[in-house]
Amino acid sequence: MSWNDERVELLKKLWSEGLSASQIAAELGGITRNAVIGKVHRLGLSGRAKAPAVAARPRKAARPEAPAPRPQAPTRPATIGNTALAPAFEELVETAPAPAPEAQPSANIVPMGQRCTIMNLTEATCRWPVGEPGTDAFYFCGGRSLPGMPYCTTHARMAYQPVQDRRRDRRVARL
DNA sequence: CCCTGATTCGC
DNA sequence: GCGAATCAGG
Repeated sequence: MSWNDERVELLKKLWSEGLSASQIAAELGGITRNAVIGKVHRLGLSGRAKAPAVAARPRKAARPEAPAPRPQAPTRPATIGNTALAPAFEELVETAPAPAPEAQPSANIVPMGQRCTIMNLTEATCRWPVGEPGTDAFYFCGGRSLPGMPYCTTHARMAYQPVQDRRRDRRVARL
């Protein structure tokens, strides 16, 4: 895969939107996050809003000449890497469309600066709803979503982890 | 463990 | 220029 004009433009766009390198890699397809990061640096648009410093120390010795195993996604990143969560998550979306963040004791505390309305949501932001929809206090988490998921790490965990009493009726006893 | 970006350097 | 390997860190 090469960097044609369109792919570079998309890279710039997604990078500026705050997607992670791996997310962008999945979006572009057939490329690794390393490639994305490398390109980002070459384009000189690194350092998005992150604290600087921490220069990586010099690398160590040479690399073996092993045949590079290419973990390439099959054209379309239906699943990203070993996202074991994805299937479980999708299933849950169907069965439990309305998570109850109010029920979560403390994990629903979202930094003010990160919260956003439905207008601010992008592919990279967590769409976990907090509060009563329609009310003034309602907002979305706004954190960075996991690759291929609408939620951030915290909320993805909440979403796919069985909440005991959320079990659907178990008509499908044997399987 | 999962992930993140940063850097080096053989190609 | 490209990106795997590696690093440092959350």
